[in-house]
Amino acid sequence: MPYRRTENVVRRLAAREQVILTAATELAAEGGMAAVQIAAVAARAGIAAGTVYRYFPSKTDLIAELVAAVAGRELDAMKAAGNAAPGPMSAMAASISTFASRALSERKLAWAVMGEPVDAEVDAMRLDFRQSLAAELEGRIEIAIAGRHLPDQDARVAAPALVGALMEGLLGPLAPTYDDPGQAREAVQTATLLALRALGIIDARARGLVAQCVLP
Amino acid sequence: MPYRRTENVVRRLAAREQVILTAATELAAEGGMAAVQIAAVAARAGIAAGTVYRYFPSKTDLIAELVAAVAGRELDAMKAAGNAAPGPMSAMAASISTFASRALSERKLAWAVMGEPVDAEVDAMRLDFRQSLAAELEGRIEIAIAGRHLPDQDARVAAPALVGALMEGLLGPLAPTYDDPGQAREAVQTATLLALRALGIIDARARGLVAQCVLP
DNA sequence: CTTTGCCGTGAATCATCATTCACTGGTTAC
DNA sequence: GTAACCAGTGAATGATGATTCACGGCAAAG
Repeated sequence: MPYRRTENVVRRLAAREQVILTAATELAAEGGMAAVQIAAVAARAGIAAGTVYRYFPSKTDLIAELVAAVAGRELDAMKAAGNAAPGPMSAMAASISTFASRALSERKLAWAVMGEPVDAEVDAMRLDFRQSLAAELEGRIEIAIAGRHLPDQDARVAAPALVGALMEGLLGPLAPTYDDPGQAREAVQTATLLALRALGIIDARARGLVAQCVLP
Repeated sequence: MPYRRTENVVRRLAAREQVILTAATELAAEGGMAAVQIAAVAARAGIAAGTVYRYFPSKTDLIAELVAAVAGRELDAMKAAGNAAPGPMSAMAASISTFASRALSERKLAWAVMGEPVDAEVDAMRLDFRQSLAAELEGRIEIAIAGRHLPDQDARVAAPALVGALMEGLLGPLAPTYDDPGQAREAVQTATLLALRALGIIDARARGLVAQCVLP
């Protein structure tokens, strides 16, 4: 009988894969995507550089999984927040503010996963994330338009535009830095308000929706 | 008497510098910043790679001048459009739609100069452009707020957010591609409208402002 | 206990580009 | 005409990082 992987070995391998992924994510959160270098990841994971390649065929694949993991988590949170809301307009507000708030709480990681400059290969993965994000918004925008809650408009432009606005307004290098949580919270509200108004919701109404959002 | 540059030589040198800059700009417009490689620039300019270094101390400097040239042109156009408008609100609309329209007409170059992933060194230059862009908007937003034309808000978040919205909504990879000029024109109006509403202008009013903008 | 297969290693290799430099050839000054 | 100067050249060099691979050793099978 040939060599077979013991239960134990399987577990150890899976655990190590997680360690690598965690190391990469931490590096991204601390120093952006540029800091995610194989040698650095290996060092932080406490293994040799070559070992990383036993688990991931290439750096691109490693980053793809990193992005997918973060993206999946964020999208789920965003959808959940939207679905828990009582109506389509609150859902919109909840979705947006949840995304904004969570992104700002891990600002560097969020920027690394969404916007920060990296090479083209890696960029393709991140595109998926922005794509999904935009798709999620687009769906809600279209529902709201159909329900006459929003003025008629091209959701295919509006959705990416909102993603861009949130990214640049909160995460990008042009955005102010927020030292205390209160400021950050306020920035999230400002950005959410701006996004809702962008869709055509009257300022006063938008403020009401934002006020109802429960932020962590 | 030591060697001195003849009028003729000076002209030739200046011309060659322009040729290099033009070659670099064309490459960026065709293939993004990644295509701006010294060897490629030299080849297109019809000179040797080493010669580029007679004119620019480093690739970063070359790109800095490239970005500065494009940015200067765009900012001027934007300011001029704003200043030519009759009031602060039309100025806002004119500024935004001018930027959007011009950017979309040279989409790849605009994206290369503003948003496309590149290395950190180069990114610093592009930051200046986004910064100036945001500053220009920020000024107009603050004037409008002071004049009670816009609801009170943090212009320091709003301005970068608008830049991001225009970038992602019109230029980025998520934005649709526009084959005929009519579609593009419509997208510019959609994006401008969205930006104006984001600032708190009522939909109907915003539509009026957009309609008054004369687009090329 | 021995054989066998696979994991882990990390130094060496590759690839990609920016940057340099010793040399060639045309221009300038006299 | 010719000596002094540069501009132009492009192959060689350097730097950065991803990727490979031959080898050492532990775990599994019998």
